[in-house]
Amino acid sequence: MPGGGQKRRGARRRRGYSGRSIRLLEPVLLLLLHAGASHGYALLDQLDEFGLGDLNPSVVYRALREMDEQGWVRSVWEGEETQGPPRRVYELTKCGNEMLALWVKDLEEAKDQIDGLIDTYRCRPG
Amino acid sequence: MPGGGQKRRGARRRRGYSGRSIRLLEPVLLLLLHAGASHGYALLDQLDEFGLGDLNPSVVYRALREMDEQGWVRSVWEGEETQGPPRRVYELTKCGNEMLALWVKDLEEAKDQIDGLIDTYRCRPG
DNA sequence: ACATACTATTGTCTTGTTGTCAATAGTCTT
DNA sequence: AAGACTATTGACAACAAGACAATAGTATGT
Repeated sequence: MPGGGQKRRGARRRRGYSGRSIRLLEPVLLLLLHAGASHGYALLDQLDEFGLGDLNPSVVYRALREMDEQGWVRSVWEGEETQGPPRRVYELTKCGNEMLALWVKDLEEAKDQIDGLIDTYRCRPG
Repeated sequence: MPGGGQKRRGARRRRGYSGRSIRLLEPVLLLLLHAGASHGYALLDQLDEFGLGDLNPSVVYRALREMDEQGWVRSVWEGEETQGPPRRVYELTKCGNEMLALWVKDLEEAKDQIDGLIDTYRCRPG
């Protein structure tokens, strides 16, 4: 083997998930809330604009609750003016805002990664 | 709710995984093999160039075996000239080539999606 | 007033992907 | 012959994601 020895031993990644995959749901939710507080059912519809249409509601609600637990968003039960059951309104926190910035940075890296791959492919396709 | 009614009912996605996440391992492996036949251990090192360094070997080997089962690659045991145990050499199939093309198309869409997100963010950051 | 439809959220179960770790095994160096 | 490096495979556990059902409030039509 030409140059560069192996050292892979002991890389130590976070458990369970995601060696290199790019989730979009969370950043998109943060982004939508970045534009103003909103509730799950409305967000559900807006996801469509970012190519995240037909996503199961429970997935979105769960993500919101988890983001709440993480402290990226804060939620309050909306008062009266609803036609239907009470809604939980989410609002971005300072921490969530910082998280969004980090995520955008991460997505830019991911984009570069994808670009690299595509470029390499374009050199000798088919 | 202004415009657009709900119709989410009955979207029917593939089971188990990945509503919208972007895996890079498989396309990168296909791309590397697209440049010429190779074996797992060598590919493992080349992954680094695409930002997929420190990935557990078994993950890569498993991906290769699965791609073999899918028919995207074909493998043969390499003859003599190895310093170490015999190596399984993978080669891209026609089907794998088509798969790669599809994947590149998919990645381009994903890139656009990311671009959209980043653009929206850039309009009103911080 | 009651049934139905729509709005809205939560909980649970199953499945499959992913990472870790251990086992196997061949060759080269000392 | 021991140890280091090359190379691949197998089994297991954790966990995340999707499907689906349950709950529940309001509005509308009859």
